[in-house]
Amino acid sequence: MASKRRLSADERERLIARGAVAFFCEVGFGGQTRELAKRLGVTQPLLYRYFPNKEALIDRVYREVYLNRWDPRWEELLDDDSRPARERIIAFYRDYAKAVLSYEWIRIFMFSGLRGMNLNSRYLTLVRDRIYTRVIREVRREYGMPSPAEVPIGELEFELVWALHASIFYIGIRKWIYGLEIPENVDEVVEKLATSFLDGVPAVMARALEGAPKTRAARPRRGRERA
Amino acid sequence: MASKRRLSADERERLIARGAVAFFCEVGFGGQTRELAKRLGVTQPLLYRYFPNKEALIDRVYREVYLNRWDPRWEELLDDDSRPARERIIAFYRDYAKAVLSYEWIRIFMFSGLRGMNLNSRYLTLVRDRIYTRVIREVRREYGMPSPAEVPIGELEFELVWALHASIFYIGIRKWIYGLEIPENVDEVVEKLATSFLDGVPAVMARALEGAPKTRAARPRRGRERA
DNA sequence: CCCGCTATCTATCGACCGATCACCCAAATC
DNA sequence: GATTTGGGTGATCGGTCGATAGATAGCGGG
Repeated sequence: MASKRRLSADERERLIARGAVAFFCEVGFGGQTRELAKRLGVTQPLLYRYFPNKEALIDRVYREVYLNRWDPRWEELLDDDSRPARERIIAFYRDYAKAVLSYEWIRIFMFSGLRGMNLNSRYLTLVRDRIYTRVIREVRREYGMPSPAEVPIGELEFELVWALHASIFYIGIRKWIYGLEIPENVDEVVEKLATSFLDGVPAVMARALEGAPKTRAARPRRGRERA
Repeated sequence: MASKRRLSADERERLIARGAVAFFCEVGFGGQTRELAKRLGVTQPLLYRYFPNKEALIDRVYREVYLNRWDPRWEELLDDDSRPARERIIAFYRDYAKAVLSYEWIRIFMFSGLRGMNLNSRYLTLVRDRIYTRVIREVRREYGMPSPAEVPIGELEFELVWALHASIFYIGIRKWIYGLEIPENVDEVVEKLATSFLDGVPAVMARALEGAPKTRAARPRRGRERA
């Protein structure tokens, strides 16, 4: 009644994969194949025609959700010297927030983390290397501080960018995991958060830079610089 | 070998409850009672002498973790007029971070959220009503803005405090869910985040207050005030 | 030292769940 | 319209898991 009975192999596989994403990100990877099949309007053994076992199906869900999430234009955007750094950073975070604050992404990300996958850490290492470094570079430049080439990025600076990242991502957690209400206009909030970051952070960064140009590999300690 | 064979009912129950917390916060609530029993060094049916079923065991875990997490002194601390507001807020967040950034809390909180419990929203509503309101009140006073009695707290103000909360809580998520490295000295980072909040936020808050004293129940819109 | 209480164990049930296999039938081909 | 191909189903197996019941054994009171 709902859909054609016989589909081409490709079509059916895509349908199953799409359904699996929706299903597992709702109930978690403990969800049963029979229940998934029911939602898809097919019988459970059919899943095993397209995927050798449940784990393969889950892998496919990961692939489906993790790939195609990264937008290579983000890096270009942050590198685009024709626009003011401030504007670029805000534009990036607005875009990033839009990509990341979705039911599927937030929940799959959490589920995979809790399951002990290292997908999260791999993804976030990418974010740190490709995004955070650029954001910090631009903030430094904007405020006349030394470039990362001159003074390597310190732990505290990464923490400050982490904090911005967190405050955006947590909006999604509040909504899609805790089930809380969030502001209607998320765009506006994200912009305000980025603005607040750009306004407030340089002071802290400057303080850190003047006293302690420490790299990630801890430098030898010789007494405490003033806080 | 490991422990006495026969324990008193109370003792055994506490042992099971403690073990259940450790177990379920590691593997999630899908964990098997047999595995839990094995870790406790007892047989699986023994669990059912102390808890009628698995769900009751899980409920107990929730109770064990959620209760005793709230420190009533937090409110007193934030209300204590004898200390400068700035100092109080920083002291509170350092304390709060210490209470909240634990393996058990972070993971149980996430698991319960993903499971669709409303424990999270109930807990966080408490946090908002008891903590956020006080923080905002103090920030307002510190910077000579009208009190919440005069001008009700706006959505944006809550969002800013949410952001600070998020950036602290996310440190725990990074460590205990994603398995990432975090700074050795979390205390220091939390202090810097709170400081950065106190330095950067008032400007945004003031801007919001001057233009729009909106309550949580949306006020009628009549054109846009300047951003 | 023996008895009774009960904490704990062994054995097992019934439902569930992932996976398999033999079979069916819709659609493409000639 | 007969044949072939392969998408789809029904039935079922073996293992897992929550839960139960009866047997066992450690501890306290007399």
